[in-house]
Amino acid sequence: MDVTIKDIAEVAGVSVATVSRVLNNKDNVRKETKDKVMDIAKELNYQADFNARSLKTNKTHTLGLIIPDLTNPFYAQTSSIIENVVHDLGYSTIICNTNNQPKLQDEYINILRQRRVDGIIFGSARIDDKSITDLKTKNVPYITYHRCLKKGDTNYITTDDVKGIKQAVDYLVSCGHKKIAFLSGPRIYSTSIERLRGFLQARKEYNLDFDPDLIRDGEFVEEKAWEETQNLINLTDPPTAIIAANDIMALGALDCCIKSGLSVPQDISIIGYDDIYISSHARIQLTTVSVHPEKIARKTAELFVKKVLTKENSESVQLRLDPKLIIRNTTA
Amino acid sequence: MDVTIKDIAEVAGVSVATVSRVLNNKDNVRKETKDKVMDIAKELNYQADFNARSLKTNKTHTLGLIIPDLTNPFYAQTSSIIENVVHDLGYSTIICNTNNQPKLQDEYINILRQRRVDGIIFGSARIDDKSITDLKTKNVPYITYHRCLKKGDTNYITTDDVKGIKQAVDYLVSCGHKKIAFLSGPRIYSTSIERLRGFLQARKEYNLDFDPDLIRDGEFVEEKAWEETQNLINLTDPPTAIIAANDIMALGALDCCIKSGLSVPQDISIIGYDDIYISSHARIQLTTVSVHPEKIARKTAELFVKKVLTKENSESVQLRLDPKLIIRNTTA
DNA sequence: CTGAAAGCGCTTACAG
DNA sequence: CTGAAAGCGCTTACAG
Repeated sequence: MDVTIKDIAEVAGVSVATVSRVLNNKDNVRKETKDKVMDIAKELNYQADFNARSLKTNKTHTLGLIIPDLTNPFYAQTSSIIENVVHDLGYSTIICNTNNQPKLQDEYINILRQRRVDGIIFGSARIDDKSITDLKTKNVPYITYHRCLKKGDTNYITTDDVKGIKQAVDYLVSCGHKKIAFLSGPRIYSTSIERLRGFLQARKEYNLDFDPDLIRDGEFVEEKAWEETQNLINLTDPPTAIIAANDIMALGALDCCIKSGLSVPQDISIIGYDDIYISSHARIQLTTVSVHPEKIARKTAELFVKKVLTKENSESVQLRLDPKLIIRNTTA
Repeated sequence: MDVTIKDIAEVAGVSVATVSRVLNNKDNVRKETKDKVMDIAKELNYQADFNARSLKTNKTHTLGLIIPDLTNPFYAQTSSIIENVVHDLGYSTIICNTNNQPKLQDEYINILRQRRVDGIIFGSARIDDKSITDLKTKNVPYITYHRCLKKGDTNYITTDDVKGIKQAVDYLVSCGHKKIAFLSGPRIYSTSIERLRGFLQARKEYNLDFDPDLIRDGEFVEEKAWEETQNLINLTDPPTAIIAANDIMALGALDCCIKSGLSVPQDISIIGYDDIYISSHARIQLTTVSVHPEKIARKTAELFVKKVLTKENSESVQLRLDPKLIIRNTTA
């Protein structure tokens, strides 16, 4: 059906080897035959079969991108940037949406291996993710961004979350808050763990209220955060401020407070984390800690392709970027 | 490097043909040898090479998904659903983000053809999209969702946007509005054209203010909508309500009104279109016309794979779903 | 500068 | 029920 190099070779009266050479822009071919072949290829509207090529070259120029939830604006934004950047570098990306299910992640990893992708970018890494570390023995290059593995020699680009939460607490304390609640994420992600650690450290440092009821698991999910905020509000001695470990949860907390008749920030302060785009909207104006999604995505894509994927001397990349508190109008 | 069927054949003491048969679960093979081969495949941790397989079968079980902007929550949500649904049906999806650039779309179409995808799903179709209709002569199946081509025998799933805008105007008129502005999208998309047409029809029907200044091109972009809203507000005789042709622009309009000191809906009403998830947030509460993103995405994925991609008798699918006005708190 | 040949990892008639 | 062989569309030493 599709036209092949054999078709071109016939029309041009040369061998397929020669056609292949000009198509791959090798230098050892006469300009005259080169032009002829090129013209014919264009005329026949030839489209090389990348899969056939991969069979010989062992390179698919395809990357897997595994993320936990494309519906989360943070991952939508970073996925979008990663796709665009690696495209400019000559790679296609197969996107895989795990919906936060480890089983689905394993399934996707297998599929990506069967498709012989040149490497995998993970936004979905758990702290003890054996499926990912196993990749090392199987020789498939990978990098994790945002969420990362426990430690060691794997590639990652993430944010100094302890520092980020510290900034949030600093600010709330400077506003006079003493009873601060914390909405955490699942303890299986580095981001949740680090952010919680940052909170615990800061709480100790400032000698804030130690009430265990103030720390709640919002699971990084808007609805769950909503419920837990409800619980927080209903406490006999409720907090005056809530720090949510991501913006999605902060949005849930905000929604809950408003629907419960509270004014934000007059009655209660709310701080998020990530700085997704909607947080800056005039009707939201969420105070949050920015992890610079665009920068993190761009760096992940570029460094993975340019440093890790280079066959000869694959360098390791390990980066921990500085977060930045962005003060808007949900805090006082 | 990777283990192949040849490796398995050697260990099992059978031919590669037999190995291939059991791996593909053909029936004509003795249970005994079948079990042996399976055991060995598992033991060696065999992962079939999908690309090599495609070379023979002419099926890649890969789909291209071309969308205009993954950062737009509508496309993030629908892409996420499409990816998950086709995955369950045995397909991987290569995602392509055109950033609304026709040139990039053409580039992506070529790449997808070179990768021999089994079909392409377009969320980015322009009304006169020759690159897409050309696909018919090249025998690559496709479907467009949301935005669709001019008409004819191509596959699409979209919404009755004339009806949707009609509902919005009906409601505003019932609230007493007579001077209604309209923020349109680029006239190259069916969605923009239909929504504008719906507005013009309704305006005529109700004999509303015909001032041409009231219709402005927000380009489906939040920032552009922000500027045009500013222009609208500054009119000597400003509108009392704004209909935005998508939620993104409505969000921009809302942001602009608030920052300009107006109260919504007390001073001005705003209606969006699409019903992206953030529109329902307590701080947003955007009145909008829902196109049922989840339903449209699910149907697109299912019908494309089950109807269009079946080799024998590919059926055409053409669907125009009914929209629904969702009244929240940006209108009065 | 060019061609014949081998081979990448599979599948599938054909023959037995 | 199984194997030998051809072939999918390419690339790349090897030889000239």
